[in-house]
This record gives sequence, C-alpha cells and structure tokens, in this order.
Amino acid sequence: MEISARDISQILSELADLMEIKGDNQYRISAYERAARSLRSLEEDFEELYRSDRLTEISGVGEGIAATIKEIVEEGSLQDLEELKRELPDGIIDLLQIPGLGPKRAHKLFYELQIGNVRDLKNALEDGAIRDLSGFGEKLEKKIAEGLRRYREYQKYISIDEAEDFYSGIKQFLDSTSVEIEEVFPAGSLRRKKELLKDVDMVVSVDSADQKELHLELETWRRIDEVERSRTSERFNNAQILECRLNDGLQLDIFLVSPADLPWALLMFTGSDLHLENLRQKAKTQGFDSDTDGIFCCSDEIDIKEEQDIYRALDLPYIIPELREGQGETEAAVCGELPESPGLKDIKGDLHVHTNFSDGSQNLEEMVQGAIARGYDYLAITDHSVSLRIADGLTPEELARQAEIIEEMNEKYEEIEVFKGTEADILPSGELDYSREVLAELDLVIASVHSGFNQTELEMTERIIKAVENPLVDIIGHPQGRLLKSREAYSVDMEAVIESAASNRTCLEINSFPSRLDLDDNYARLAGEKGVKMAINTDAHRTGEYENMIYGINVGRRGWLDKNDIINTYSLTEFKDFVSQRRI
DNA sequence: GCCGTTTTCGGCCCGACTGTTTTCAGTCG
Repeated sequence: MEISARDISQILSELADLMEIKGDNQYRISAYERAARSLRSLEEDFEELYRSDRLTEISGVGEGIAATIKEIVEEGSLQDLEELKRELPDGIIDLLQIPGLGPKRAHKLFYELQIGNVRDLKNALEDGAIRDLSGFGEKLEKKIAEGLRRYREYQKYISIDEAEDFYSGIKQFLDSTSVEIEEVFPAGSLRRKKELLKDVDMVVSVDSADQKELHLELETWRRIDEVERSRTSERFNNAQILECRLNDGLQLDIFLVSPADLPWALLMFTGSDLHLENLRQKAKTQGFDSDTDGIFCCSDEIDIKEEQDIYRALDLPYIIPELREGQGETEAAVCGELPESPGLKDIKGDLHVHTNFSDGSQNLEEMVQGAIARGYDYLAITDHSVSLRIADGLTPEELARQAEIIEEMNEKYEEIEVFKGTEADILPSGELDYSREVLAELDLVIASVHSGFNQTELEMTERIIKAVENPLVDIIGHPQGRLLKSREAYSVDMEAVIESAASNRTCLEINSFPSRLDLDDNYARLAGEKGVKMAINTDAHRTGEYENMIYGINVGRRGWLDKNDIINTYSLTEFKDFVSQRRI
C-alpha cells in the first residue's frame, strides 16, 4: 500500500485544522483529531486492518471516518478537504503554529482582514491593523508579534529526528539507483547529532567515473527541487559537492568522493570547524605540513584507511563525532580524559513510561512486553498524577489499583522487574500533588512541571529546588520544560537547580522525546561535572516510542557524560541499591 | 463524528490563565 497510517493521520489533522478555522462543529472536529491521533500512534498493522475491513476497531474511528479513510486510500484525495482548500488559502494553517493564535483568531484574521498566511500577518502587524479588530488589543498584538518572530526563527531549523528520517529516505533512494555506490555516511551536524540542524550533509563514496551519473539520478528524486550548485574540491581530486534545495526548503549538501578519499572527506565534512582547527594545530606541533583545505599533509608512510587512522596519525584516540565541537575534546584526548560515552546497548531499563491509566495509548502489560522485547532488565511505570486533569492523572485509589497490576506483572514476567512509579506534578508552590504517604508507597518518583509556566525565574527556581530537596523525589523530569521549535524553556536558573541536585543527590532526567531533549547537552555536561546523576528516559506513551531512547543517548554523548553518570545503565541490583541509598 | 448507554440520543479531556472586556471568549497544556 502506497499510503501509511501516518499519512492518513496527517490528512485528517489538516482537515480538522481547516474545519476549525472555517468554524465547523467543535465536536465533529475533535472526532477527526482523535482519529488522527489514534492513527499516528497505531501499533497494529494498518494495511492488515484496512484489507480485513476492520478500520472501526481503531479507537475514535466509526463508520463515517472509516469511509473517509477508504476514500483517501482509493482516490488518493478527499473531497471535503479539497473543497476547504479551495475556500481557504494555502498558508492559513501555519497561523495556528504561532503562539497566541488559535482557530478562532485565525478565522477572524482571515474573514475580516484577509490574512491568509504568515507573510500577510507580518504586514498587518506592521500596519497596526490587528489591534483595532474587536477582541484584539495592544497586548495581544505584541504577543502575536513575538510569537511570529519565534515562529520564523524556528522555521530555520529541522530537528534531529526529522533529519534522520530524511537521511534514511535519501539513503534508500541512493540504494535503489543503478549507480554503483560504495558507502553512504551522514556528515556535518547530523553526524554530530545536534538537536536542531540548519541543513543536512552527507558523504557518498562512489567511483569518480560514476559521479556524473549519480548527479543526474539525484535530480530525479521527488524531494529534490533542484541541484542549485555543483562545485569541485581540489583537495579531493576534484570530487563533487552538490548543493541541493529540497521542495520543503531544506538545504542538502552531498559530497561525492572516491573511495580512497573517504576517511579524509568524512572527517572534513563532519567538522565542526572548531574541532578541525584544533586538529590542524595539533598536526602543526607534530611537524606535519599544514594544508589549507585539509588538516595536514600526510606522508605516504602513514596508511589512512579509515577515520580512526587519521586520529592515530595525530597520536590521538578516536574522538566520536558527538564530541567534535571544539569544546576541549582534543585536549582531553591528549590527556586520555575523554569520557566513556554511553551507547544504546548500555541502557538496562526505562524509568519514565506512561500507560492508558493516564494518557498513554497502550495498557500496562503491553508496555511491559515492549520493554522485555528491548531486552530491558527493569521498567518504571510513571503515569501522570492527580492534578493533571487533561492527561487523566491517577487518583491515589487508581494508583493503588495500578500497583496491584504491577505486582501481577512481576509474578508473570520473571525476565523484567517492574517498578511502581509516578510522574507527579510539581505544583506552583513546589509541593507535589500526592501526599507523603502515597509517594512513600512507590519505588520511584519523578517530579515534573506541567503547569504555571509563567512564573518568574526566581519563583520557578525555588519551586523546582523545593522538589529537588524533597527526599521522596528521585528524578526531576524534563527539567527545562522546553519544546523544541515550539516553546521556549521556562525561565529557571538551571545552574542553581544543578547545584541543589548535586547536594541533595537528586537525579535529573534527560528526556529522549525528540521534541524535548531536556536536559540539553550543555546542562547535561554541567550536571555531570557537578556529580549529578542522570536518567535517560523515553517518556514513552506507546511501545513504539521506546525507540526514542537513542535521541537521549545522543544528548548524553554530546554532553560528555560517562556511562556511570547515567543511572539506567546500572544493573538491576546496582540500580535498586542506588535508589534505596539515596533515599536514606 | 464517535460512543456508550439510563441503547438511537446527549455528551464529548477540563481547568487555569490571559486579555479584552465589563462578564467572558480564546488559548494552552
């Protein structure tokens, strides 16, 4: 089947958004949104459900939406959506991305001021047209202007997960061409695993005789708008660098290099500039001739077959791409003080997981089975707490009922230990929303901020530190509270929080959700230096999201963390010892 | 439009916050 559950989910979301702006029935709209959410997080095989005519088994999908889905699959389009698109301008959905603007205000902006996209909005703001609209005022105008500014800034970047999806797509395309390609590698900030990227770089090792053909093939790929520029690199025997613009505006640079030049090209194209400069300096002190384009001129006596050999020639241990930011890694390598960076295989359990007791989409047993399938030795079930109504947070009674099921799981599955936990809300006062008695029954307590984001820095810092100091709190969840490309971190003095976490032996989370990555790499590094222990968790709401663990690992690696800084690399016994000791 | 009935209608995640109002609509999480 050409179309996936995800594609259909996107179409339904778009339909719902346009219906909202148009001003359709609110409940009809939420029905489409609900169905879109279900499809996005579908764990069953969509094609199988479709073929066996069991679409209505998907939660939120009734006869009506099942017919809608069939229309999308069979016709490749949707009549209702096409009609809305004729009526409303292309860019209007983008307005909903701007903080302060929802469907009602977008409706008003369009029908009263003919604002149909972000550019129109910018002009209207400059003309001062918005403040005069009924229901709008000066403060709102200011808020929208600020939201617009941030929106435009966010648009310049793509997130690491989007970049990796894109990369695997183009890799698949390259494999499908008739050109004989030796190897394909990510490069640049994608290889260094930065959380946000301005462009995607890659290195393709291909015989120089085939480079022209590959260039032509690439121009046929559906996602490439055009190959804007092609230049050659003298340093690499006239290898080609293709600068492409994609149809969604993303910039893609592809370095076509002959197999013999691969190690050098990979090093150079991975960067960062600062790291390469440090390597150049190091080469100089060893008496190598410097090379304006490369790192140094290597004599023929040194046999360079892979990237590692280059570092060896410089008398350095291999430096992983995640550390190549020119932040002291070369000096640390010289002294043998590089961290023992964690890898996916070091993770022994996930300590932040939701189930359908709160806002997860799978039941507790399915989440346990998913963790077993990943080979984990332990898992903490940490659903939302009572005050988070929107996520259906658990009452103490529900928490007790969940504890019984967890005990059943521990009886049933001997390959894993399941911990009773919670992700409790840190209320604006710094108190948690469960009593001490309730919390004391649990094996693991995560405390997170989910409301009252607008406190001052001082208030927010005191609030979080109060939770850090609470002896029943083991981990502070997503401590900075940012959502990449959509919400800034709340204003909080993270250095003070880290200091407090160190002295109270409270752990901080590295939340692996690609839109969070919170702590970020810089604060993770600081926390590590201060002796704070961290947990790399997925915050999974379904088993598929266990896969996100790698994004948190990336943060840990970029943050110079050592395996031992991360508590969920511990064995089951070590982990249990750690938790019981820190609570003393 | 979905869903679960007190089963073919009536409610739908729900409360806080903000700004524009002058009593509440809209947004957000």
